[in-house]
Amino acid sequence: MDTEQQVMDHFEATCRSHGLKLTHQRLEIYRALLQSAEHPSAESLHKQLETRLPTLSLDTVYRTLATFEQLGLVKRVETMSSQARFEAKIEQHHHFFCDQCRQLIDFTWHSFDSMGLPEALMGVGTIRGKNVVVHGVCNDCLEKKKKPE
Amino acid sequence: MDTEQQVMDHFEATCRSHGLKLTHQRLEIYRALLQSAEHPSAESLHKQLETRLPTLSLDTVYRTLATFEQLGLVKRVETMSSQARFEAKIEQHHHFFCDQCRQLIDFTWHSFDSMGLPEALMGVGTIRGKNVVVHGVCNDCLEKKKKPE
DNA sequence: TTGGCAATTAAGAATAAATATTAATTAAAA
DNA sequence: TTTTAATTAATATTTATTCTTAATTGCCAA
Ligand SMILES: [Mn+2]
Ligand SMILES: [Mn+2]
Ligand SMILES: [Zn+2]
Ligand SMILES: [Zn+2]
Repeated sequence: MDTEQQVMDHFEATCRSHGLKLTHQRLEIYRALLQSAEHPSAESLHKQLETRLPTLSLDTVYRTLATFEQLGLVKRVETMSSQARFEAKIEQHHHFFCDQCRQLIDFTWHSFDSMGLPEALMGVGTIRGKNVVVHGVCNDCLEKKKKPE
Repeated sequence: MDTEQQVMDHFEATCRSHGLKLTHQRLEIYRALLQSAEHPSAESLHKQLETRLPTLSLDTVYRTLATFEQLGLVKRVETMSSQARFEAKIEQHHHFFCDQCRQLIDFTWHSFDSMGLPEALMGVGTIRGKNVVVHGVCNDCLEKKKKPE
């Protein structure tokens, strides 16, 4: 359990160690995200911040979030691209998503399926389904990296 | 394990029972999705089908997939909206996603986290993370439905 | 403390996915 | 054959995201 100050120190240190300038925009965007529990979109962060930073551009929010993501300072809560993808396989199953080629590989996991949900979820609402998304780099992509061409 | 024929029969029965006409386009789109393991996008389905159905419009593919989704004939492989969302909470945790208000609620699930991955996944590639997405309708939305206004 | 300059940002244009609108055409089902 | 739902085509709109360019700014070194 880190204090607010420690988290900000770590933020600063991470930026510095990657040669990133500590701009007002970066600080405010990170702080806003830290204080939020609602997993905001770039748009909504921008909207929220524009009273404090009236000149902040939406592009900067997107760019900054992408930078932070690379540094591991923030996470993108998304399992895949923005393009919706479909399947006719309607039996319960899960997906491995290759971060590189965006390929989806099905897998089944019966011991997960039959597992009860954690108490943490009791009382959030009606549950309609649960799914696992495992992500990483698929074999095809690993091969390609080894011998390029 | 259903045979191809049984699956198509179920498709036909589902369409019929909802008063939907069994059009050439619907059949082809469903068949293409059935035979594909790559979780195609609407765009790529359209591209794939346009040799066989040169007049098929992209609009029809989108419309048809949406219809099929409502009937439970196909699934949209997506855990959330197409809008990316972010968080600064980088500790391992999972999400409850409200299908109605798109709210995300964090939860932790240590017994899942410490669980090994299923054998089905051995050999797919390098694994970088695993996450659960539980979806349903949150309490706020359930309340609103009870007493609208 | 003050330039100098690369990094960063702002502003707006561009792109891409998805959806909507309309009217004309096609084809499934009774 | 007739009715009616569905599809098409053409066009427009919306929304998310990225690109381009020029101006600005953080930071380092003099
Ligand atoms: Mn699948
Ligand atoms: Mn979260
Ligand atoms: Zn891959
Ligand atoms: Zn809700």
